[in-house]
Amino acid sequence: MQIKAYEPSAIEKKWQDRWDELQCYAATNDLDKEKFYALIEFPYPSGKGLHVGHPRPYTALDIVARKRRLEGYNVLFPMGWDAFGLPTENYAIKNKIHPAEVTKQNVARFKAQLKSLGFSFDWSREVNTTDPNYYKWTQWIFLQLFKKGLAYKKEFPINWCTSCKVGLANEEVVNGVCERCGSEVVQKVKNQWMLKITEYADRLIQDLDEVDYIERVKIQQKNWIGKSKGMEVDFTVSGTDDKLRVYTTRPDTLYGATYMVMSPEHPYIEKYANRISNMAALQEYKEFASKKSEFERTELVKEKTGVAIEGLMAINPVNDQEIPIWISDYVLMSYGTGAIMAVPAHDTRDWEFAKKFDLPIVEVVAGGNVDEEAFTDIAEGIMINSPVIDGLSVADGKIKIAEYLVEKGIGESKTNYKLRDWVFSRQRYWGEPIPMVYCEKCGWQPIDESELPLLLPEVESYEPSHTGESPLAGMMDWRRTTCPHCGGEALRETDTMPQWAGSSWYFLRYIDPDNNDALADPELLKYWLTVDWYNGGMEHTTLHLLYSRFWHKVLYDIGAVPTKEPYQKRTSHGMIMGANGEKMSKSRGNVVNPDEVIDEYGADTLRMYEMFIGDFEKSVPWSMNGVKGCRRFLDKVWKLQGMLVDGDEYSKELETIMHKTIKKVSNDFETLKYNTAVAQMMSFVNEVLKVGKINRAEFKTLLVLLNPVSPHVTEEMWVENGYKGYLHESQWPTYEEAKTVDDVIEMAVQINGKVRGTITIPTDADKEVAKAAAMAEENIMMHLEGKNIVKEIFVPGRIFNIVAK
RNA sequence: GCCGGGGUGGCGGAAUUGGCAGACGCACAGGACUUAAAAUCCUGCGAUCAUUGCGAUCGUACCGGUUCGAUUCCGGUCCUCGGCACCA
Repeated sequence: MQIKAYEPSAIEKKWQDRWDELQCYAATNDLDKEKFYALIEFPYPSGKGLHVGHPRPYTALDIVARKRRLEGYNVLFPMGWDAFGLPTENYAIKNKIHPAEVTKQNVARFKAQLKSLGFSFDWSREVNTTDPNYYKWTQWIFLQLFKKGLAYKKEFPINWCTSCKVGLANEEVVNGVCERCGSEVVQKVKNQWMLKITEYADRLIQDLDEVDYIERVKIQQKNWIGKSKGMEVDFTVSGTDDKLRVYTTRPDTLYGATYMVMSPEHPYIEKYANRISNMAALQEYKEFASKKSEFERTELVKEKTGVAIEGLMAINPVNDQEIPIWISDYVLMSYGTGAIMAVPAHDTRDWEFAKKFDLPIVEVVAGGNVDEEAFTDIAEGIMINSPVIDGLSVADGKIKIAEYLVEKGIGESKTNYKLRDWVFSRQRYWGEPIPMVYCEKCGWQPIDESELPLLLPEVESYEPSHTGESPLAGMMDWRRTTCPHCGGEALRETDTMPQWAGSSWYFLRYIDPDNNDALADPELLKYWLTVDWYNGGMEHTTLHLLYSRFWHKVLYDIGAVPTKEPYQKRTSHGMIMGANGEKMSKSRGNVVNPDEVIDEYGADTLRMYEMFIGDFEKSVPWSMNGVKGCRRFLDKVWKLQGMLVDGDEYSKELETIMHKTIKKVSNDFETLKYNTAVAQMMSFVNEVLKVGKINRAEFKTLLVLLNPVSPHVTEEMWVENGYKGYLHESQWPTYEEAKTVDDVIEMAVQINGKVRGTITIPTDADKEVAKAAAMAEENIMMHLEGKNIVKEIFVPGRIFNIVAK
């Protein structure tokens, strides 16, 4: 039979338009149907357009979404734009175009590119974080946070570029210098909005037990939150009734504390200024420490610095020994109490410090050599030189000393977290205005919810002012308002929200994107939540995931959403690298634009290659030759139309591999093994080519299995070959386990663990059958010659091993 | 330094309740078709030895162990990628 050539350009656009017309991928609010919510991270619409890394996760979840629809689910698979952000703002500054205009252009480009890839997004639910109807609700959530006491103002250092005279995001600080101009970046203190994410630290850890995230994501979240259990212990400041409180996770080593260290910013330095005889030296050190940038601090990790406080001593509460107090920047004011007891024998940092400044080292856990290095092994050591707990293991010592300290009133249990509150202010234009007003009389007041959205005003210049204020600060007309509380004169907040804000709740808005009265309709939230499957980059597993889980929990607490957690399942994809194995970037000249690939090979081929390229969770280098291979496969499938024969049931020759293929593809699509699913379909087609024909039932099943990966070409062949209706309206095929097993297998026969031949036997053959077949093999007999069979191991369907001497 | 992932042909990668290592694809080589090339089709393709045919030895980062049998399990070492990094 003659068939026309496979030309993607002739069919892909046609089907994309047809699907649009039919609205066949729009989720319905049919609340009786079983739902499935698939989510991918919405992109930041940069000016560069899509690169081939974007379609990888999109195709993966598009596959799942398409499969679920064929399985009868009501599927929500939406798309939108995380469009606030710095690159757009910088582009706007440079080219004097309104960032909203830049955003519009970029979105149009991204959307056209995504459409050309044939993703089954429900475009009717598209959201854009910069749309006032969207950020109205971002601002609303902020107001709820404020009302719950979770938003507060605090003096906080920001990164300040000394040359550009602007505040920088952490991402803009590269190796301690400004990413744009290369000048020095210093810390500058500003009054900022903070969100109390720390209040949710425990729940953010605990509720991880209820969700199905890949393990490394859970671990990273836990590490980021950094929960640690220990004790706070009071040391007395010599000659006063005052206590110097420290936090420690090793109360068992209390007898080994030979000095103390306070952070240079510790308030006691000011408090006891009159008793301290070397204030000048301390001040000098404090200045030295504050000048260090984050970068220098980490670079100088090896070399400890510090100054002893003269005139101030502390008393160890368990042995009444008087010990010196030092200041050093290795103790942070922002963690624990800002002061530590130093146990050089059993803490590496304290040990280094003690060695450098010649401070005493007292061993209290036997088992190491504390002259050589700190002994920090908590599993092995035995307590010594510690009257209350001598002879105990470290674990028991900890328990006993804790009881002792509590009883004596000198210590109490305490849990600390590495997690800090979320700095929520940005001194930038292109972000959501923070809906707060400052009144001299009433302090910070939230604006009335009826005034939302608080629109971002037009400004003449988007450049930050040189004082580090946002461009909004100069807009006095906009700033001047009345106090929502007393009605008097007041000024608006001029900082804007960070990019994380809009992306912390966007998955809720997809559920009901046009709602004017609420984030989303409660009924619909109840139906669609939680997100069944969320895939995104590893780079977002700490901040974005944590922030959005935090907001979701707050919304849950105020009854705005029905679930404790936003996402049931979280998976992550690996990056696509350049052909040279390096990260794709303009400067390296190894960027691949998906448009080119589509032009030359078609979207179906690109999608398939993105899946076949390798392990979905790992980074992989791009290869144009690999793309070619996938195109060859689609050509082969296309040619199968020429060997199509009638048949309503699977043929004898292909039945087993057909069932095997359905099983493997079905399972692999669910478990991130898209590469082996494609490989299995390739194997199937290879088998068909060997057989030389394929019947209509088999071809139909192949088209459905392949459809999620390459939707256009399969839909085309479906219709062209007269199958009923559209492929996207059909059903996912089923398989029978019994039919996935071959009747006859090749079994390896080993002698002493080495394969010496194979036998062809029925799959369910027993040992006797196998032995008879094995003994008929020449090579087997040869190897057994002159030997006695000691043992025969027969594993049905797997192996036959003869042990002979 | 700590936490986590990984190390398999020339390349991307398959294979896990321990059972024929290298599926599938790429690259490469030979052949067919062609005036020729591309495309397509067929054959080969871990290494070494043997080669007329059967075959033999080695081989999943390295060393050792358990087992009839180890890419898979256990102990140790090295390398690599990602995250965190003076968090007491």
